[in-house]
Amino acid sequence: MEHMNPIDIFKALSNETRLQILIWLKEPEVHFGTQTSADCKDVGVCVSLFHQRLQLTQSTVSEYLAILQRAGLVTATRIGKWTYYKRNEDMLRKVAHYLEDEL
Amino acid sequence: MEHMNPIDIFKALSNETRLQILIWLKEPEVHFGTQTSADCKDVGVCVSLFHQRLQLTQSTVSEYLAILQRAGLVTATRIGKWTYYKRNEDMLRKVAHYLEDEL
DNA sequence: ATCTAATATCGATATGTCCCGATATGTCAA
DNA sequence: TTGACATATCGGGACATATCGATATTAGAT
Repeated sequence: MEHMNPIDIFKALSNETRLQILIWLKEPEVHFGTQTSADCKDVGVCVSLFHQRLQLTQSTVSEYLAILQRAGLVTATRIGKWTYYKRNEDMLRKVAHYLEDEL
Repeated sequence: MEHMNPIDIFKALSNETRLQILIWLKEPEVHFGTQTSADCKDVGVCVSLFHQRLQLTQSTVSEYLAILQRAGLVTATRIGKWTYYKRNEDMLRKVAHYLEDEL
C-alpha cells in the first residue's frame, strides 16, 4: 500500500464527474447492475459502463479514471478486454483521517 | 453558517501553501507567537505574518487567504488596519464528515 | 489633510486542467 | 492473421489557476 499525496488527492476530488464516479462506486451493483461479464462487487466496474452514464467521451472517462487511480483512490484490474475499477477504501480512510488529524 | 461546496473546498485544498496555512492556523500561538496587537487565538492571524513566513508576494498570500475564505475554510475579521484570519472549525468538521459519509 | 502601513485588487504571463477527436495498443474470436 | 471491440494515449483549443509587479483602498497617526 503506497503513501498518500494530499495534493494529488484533492486535485482528483476537485471535479464533479470524478466525485460522481467515486460515489457511484460505493454501490456498483445499484448503479451498474447490468454488468454481466463479471461481478462488479468484486472486480469493479468497466470503463464503458461509466461512459454510458456520463455525457463525456470515452477518452475523457478513461483519463478521469486514470487520475483517480494515480491518486490512489481507485484500483484497476484488467480482465480480458476490460479494465475494472473499484474504490480503494483503504486510501479513502486515510484521506478521512488526514482531514481529521492533520488538517 | 453557509452550506459547503465540495468542489471549491477541494480546489482550495489542492495547493501546498494553502494546506500549510490551514495547518499553521491549528496552533497560531505556536507559529505566530510574535503577534502582539491582538490575541491570535481569538481573532486569528494577520496577512503580513503569513507573508513573512512564505516566500510569496503579499498579493499572492492575500489571494490565497481569499480562496480559503470563499471556500468557507477560514473566516476573516478586520480590526483597524489588519485583517485576521482563523480556521472555520465548523466547516472543517463538515468536510471530514463529507469524506466519511458521502464519499 | 497628509503620510504611511496593511490589505485588496488589477493586469499580465506561464502553467495546468477540461474535454475533445484521432490514433495507438491490447485482447479475444473467426 | 484479420477483424472487432475495450481501453489508453496523443495533440490541441478553451478556459482556469499560480504568481508576480503595480496600483488602489482602507485606516490609523501626525
